[in-house]
Amino acid sequence: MSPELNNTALAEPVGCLCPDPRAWRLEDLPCTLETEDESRSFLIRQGGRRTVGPNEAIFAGGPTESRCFRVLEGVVRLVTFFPDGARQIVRFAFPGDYFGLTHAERLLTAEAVSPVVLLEFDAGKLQRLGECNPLLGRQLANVLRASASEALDHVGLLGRKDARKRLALFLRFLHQNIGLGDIVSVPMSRSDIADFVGLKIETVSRAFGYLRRRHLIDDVGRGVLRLDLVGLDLLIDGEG
Amino acid sequence: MSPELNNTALAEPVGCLCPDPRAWRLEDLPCTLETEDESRSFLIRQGGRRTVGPNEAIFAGGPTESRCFRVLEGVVRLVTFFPDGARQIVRFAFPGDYFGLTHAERLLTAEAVSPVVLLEFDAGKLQRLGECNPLLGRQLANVLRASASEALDHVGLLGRKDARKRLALFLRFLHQNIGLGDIVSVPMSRSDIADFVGLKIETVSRAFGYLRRRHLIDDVGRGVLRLDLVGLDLLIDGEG
DNA sequence: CGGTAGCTTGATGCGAGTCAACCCATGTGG
DNA sequence: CCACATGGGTTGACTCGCATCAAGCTACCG
Repeated sequence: MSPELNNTALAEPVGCLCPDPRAWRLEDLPCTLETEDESRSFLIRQGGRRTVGPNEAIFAGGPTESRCFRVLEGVVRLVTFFPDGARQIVRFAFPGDYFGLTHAERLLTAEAVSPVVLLEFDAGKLQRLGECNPLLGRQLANVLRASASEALDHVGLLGRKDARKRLALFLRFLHQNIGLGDIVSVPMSRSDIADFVGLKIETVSRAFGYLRRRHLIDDVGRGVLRLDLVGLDLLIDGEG
Repeated sequence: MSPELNNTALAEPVGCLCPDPRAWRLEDLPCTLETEDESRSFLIRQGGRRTVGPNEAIFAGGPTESRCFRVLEGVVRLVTFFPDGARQIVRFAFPGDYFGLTHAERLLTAEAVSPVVLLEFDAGKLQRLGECNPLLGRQLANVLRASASEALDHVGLLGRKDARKRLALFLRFLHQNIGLGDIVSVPMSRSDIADFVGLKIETVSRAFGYLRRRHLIDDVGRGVLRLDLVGLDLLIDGEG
């Protein structure tokens, strides 16, 4: 890939061990890298920090894409555009989430939903790093596992035929990621929600209306909701 | 498929480095384990080979589940049962595929679609093995990545609103996994297909009828189809 | 033979899609 | 300050496609 930088043993493919593995826990990785000059080379651009405005593209997707990211602030959407004109939002990435770790994700398009702050990595380097450092490798594997399980949840959501159940599940999902108590903010547009849950925006809007009427959700400020969590679960699990 | 490799250090749990890492390519793993008495301890039951009849459960799912499998013959379905009575088939596993590698998958129910031959592993041991052997770890990571990308494809399928497109996509998917030339066998029932693509069996049946009438598929033997691949792609990508 | 399970086909209803109008907040220029 | 344009959201009238209910069909097995 890019063999030009081999400042440390970490650039070696296999068999290397980092001097202090505990410094390489994946959660700490960005912070550690920021403060350590020697570690900067792991970031694709020096510093690696990057801010993106709403609806700006982070990458357009394609076989050449080799970057991956961690979200620090804001929300990112990963999108497929079908030849027939349809759009499918495959995943939302929230603060703390990684995206672009798999080749499949790098084929997608990544766009900022809200103002976003990211850390940018070279995917290949990160992978090689994970392979030579067992601890980091385990963390990376956990991230992979988490994203796989999230995709399964998404499948479960799309399997539901009822529009209101889908929206309820989506709100539960959102709450699980950025909820505080029974409050959750909804940073994405109806259009984004629709393309995530497999509905049209009018149907999403009507489903919102239904939930509001039933007081399963209540508006509190712009794009901020109070959820009746047990009520939503009841709706989701109910026969009707 | 009868390698006479002898590496003795393999039974050690953690911190081991195999003398010949190339002997541990994930693809070869089962074969190696079969023939080596010393390696048997990696399999949860001695031998690890297991056959399952159609519609029999392989595991029922739950937090205690710690086994994972590789399919040698046949097809396996991974299923979620929702409290409201609905059923969602999250994934089909074909010969060569692994399942149960992630905790999320181990929460599901695994059932044989057709007569199945499996290899059975202890998930924790396999994971630890991957962590201490870089080459095997990379293979495991690739399996994880593959299953993540397959889940994304599934999301893309379920995002489509048209029943015929969904079925066409499903057949393409099936062909990709067990197709030969333009021939593919369909081992699973309409009910399984329906719960995989998010439709009812009647709708699936009608969609089959439509594809047949258009000669995008043609019956050749029991549960065996000849596909018009370009025609199917045209249908999938078409506006209507 | 009858029995059953899986698949197909038909008639009907319902819910999501579609098309369209409207609201409302924001922004722009005169 | 207002007139106007714009984009996102909501709401209504209507259509269409999938779900539903129901009947028949075929194959396999007793």
